[in-house]
Amino acid sequence: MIQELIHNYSHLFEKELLNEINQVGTFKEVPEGDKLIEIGQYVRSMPLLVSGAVKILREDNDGDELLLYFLEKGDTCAMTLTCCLGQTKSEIRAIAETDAKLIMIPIEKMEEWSAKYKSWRNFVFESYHNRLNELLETIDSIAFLKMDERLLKYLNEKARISNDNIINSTHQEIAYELHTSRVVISRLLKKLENLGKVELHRNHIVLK
Amino acid sequence: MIQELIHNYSHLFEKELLNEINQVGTFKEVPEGDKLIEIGQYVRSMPLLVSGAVKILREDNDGDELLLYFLEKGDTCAMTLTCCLGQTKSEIRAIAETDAKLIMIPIEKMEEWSAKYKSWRNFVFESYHNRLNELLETIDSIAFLKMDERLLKYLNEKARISNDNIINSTHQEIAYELHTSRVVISRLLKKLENLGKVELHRNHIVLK
DNA sequence: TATGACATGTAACTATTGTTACTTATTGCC
DNA sequence: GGCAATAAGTAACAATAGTTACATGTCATA
Repeated sequence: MIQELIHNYSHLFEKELLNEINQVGTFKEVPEGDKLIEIGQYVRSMPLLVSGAVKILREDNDGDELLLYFLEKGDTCAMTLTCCLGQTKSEIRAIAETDAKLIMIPIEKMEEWSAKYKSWRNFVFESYHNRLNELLETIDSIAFLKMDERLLKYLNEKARISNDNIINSTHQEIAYELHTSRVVISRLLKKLENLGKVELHRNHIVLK
Repeated sequence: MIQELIHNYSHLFEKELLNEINQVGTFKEVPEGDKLIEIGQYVRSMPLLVSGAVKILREDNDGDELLLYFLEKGDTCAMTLTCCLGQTKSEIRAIAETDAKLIMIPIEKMEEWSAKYKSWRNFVFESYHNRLNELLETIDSIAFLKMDERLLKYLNEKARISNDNIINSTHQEIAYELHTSRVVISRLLKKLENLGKVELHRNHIVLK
């Protein structure tokens, strides 16, 4: 684990903290699609993302979903942070967007390290900051953009996350994440195709 | 200032920290409507809200607004926290919703107290937690509710905040905060009145 | 290759929200 | 009182998004 840790976090944490993480953290590999956190669940360890991407989802009363944002290498889940500290239930669902590697930190360490390491405090604060800003971005999209703009933004984000301009999603899957219907997505995608912005295929979309 | 401080924060902070706050904090009274923080502005002190309410707003590219949430007694602005720490610009606007009393803490103390006082760390973490949850609530409203439901929720929130079932807003003002048009609000309010849920008057609305 | 499951295309319609335009109060102020 | 500014009511229409229904295409596999 130590090499993954050093590669991704050595610029953030001092040596001593890296050693502690290496001692108490557990390494975890998860395949794409695996559920990391479920809504209503108590969280007992905090994930540091080493590689891959994780999507964070919110659910409405009918059980339908909405994508909030993606976590990437070097990120951690701010929701988890507070769940750990406050012993409250998760408000969100986390699913591996791609195959991912994580280091899981036991929650007992959170408080200890916050007192002991300035770099850890800064990391936690910065995580919160980033997550708040991501939620603001999400709010901007939902409140200020029309569905076709949201769709295009979503496709770009997916492409960026997977580092590939081919998006392996069905229209139905996209509709779920944007909290709309498959027909709406098909319609707007067709429009985007006519505008020359995408190329539509069965099970995948090419961003141009 | 010390009595306001003790009254609102003595259950959160230890005596020593309360003393420090009393020494370095400055007391501030702001009238309703006063702007506390502007978008793009650097923030040099952190507010602890002692009484009254503050509304937090987001702006779109056309300069139109959207209400994110309200801060109340005992709250602090999580956005400000990170702005202080990271020396980044504010992403939001803060305006006194009612007359309000604040204690302003110089940002230099943030880091110091985070190392020194567990209660301060917990306060900061909890603030982040609350703000994240409030943003999630906001997202739920925007993404999952129809405008009439959002309107009713907004009116209830306003009534709760001011502790008064009379809401002193014009349709135009409500429209701004919900990021829609005056005509839409007038239409929906009239519907709510026909359903017996509100009473409409010039410049104010009575929640029933 | 026949079949069923899944993915997509599309028409037709409804519902919701946004826009424009105009009217009718209400209020403060000269 | 007369006037201007502001607030609110409402009709008519446009734009966007959601829904239903059905047709067609693709693919794995029995």
